[in-house]
Amino acid sequence: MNTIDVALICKALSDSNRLQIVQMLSDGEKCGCMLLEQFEITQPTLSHHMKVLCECGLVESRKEGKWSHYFLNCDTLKTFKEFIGGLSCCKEGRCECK
Amino acid sequence: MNTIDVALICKALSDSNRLQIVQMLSDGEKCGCMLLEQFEITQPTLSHHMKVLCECGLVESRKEGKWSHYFLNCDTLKTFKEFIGGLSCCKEGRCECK
DNA sequence: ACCTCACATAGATAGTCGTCTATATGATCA
DNA sequence: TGATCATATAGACGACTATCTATGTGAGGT
Repeated sequence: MNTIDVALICKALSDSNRLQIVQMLSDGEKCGCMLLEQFEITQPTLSHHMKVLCECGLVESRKEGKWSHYFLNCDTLKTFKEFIGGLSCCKEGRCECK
Repeated sequence: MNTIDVALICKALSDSNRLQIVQMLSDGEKCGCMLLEQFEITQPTLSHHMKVLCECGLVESRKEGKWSHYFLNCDTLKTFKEFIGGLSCCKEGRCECK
């Protein structure tokens, strides 16, 4: 995963609605209509947000009858977490943040 | 740190130039003129990016004569890393990504 | 005093983003 | 078949963003 991919994920998470969606998916798979209930946005707006989250690779969807179920992509999340986790605030070891 | 603060940091990292700057600062404090050399952008554009990074709390600056030195804020970085690290792709334990 | 260097600010511009309304698609059910 | 529900797509609009050129500021050096 290069810098551009990570920046794309960060852009997807830069909207607080989308960040909350990811937090909810972190608790387990959710269907679109359930997500919609939690936010004061219209259905097309949610659909747009889910598209952005899917396009950066962080979220995947699964169709089941009328419903779309969304869940986090393990591989992408893992790589992203490793990238962010690899940042440190000081060059040497002995750093609280690492 | 609430969702809005995290989203603000993600927005700051959503530009690949800024993400690369943070990566460079992860290797240690840098002055503005040294950062500028690494990118094909003008000085005012770099100044704008540094302002965005400082305003979200991820970067701090220190004046020394003519130079501005930039470095990562340990507390903010630590909290941000904890937030991202706390995301998981499946509800139960036994998850490779956690 | 003057010039130079590092950086910040102002203002402009083209492009992107989040949101909406309106409408289409596609599955389920009576 | 026709109605309903979940979701996607199209198009519009106001707000914001990344970038630039031009200019201001303030510290050092000659």
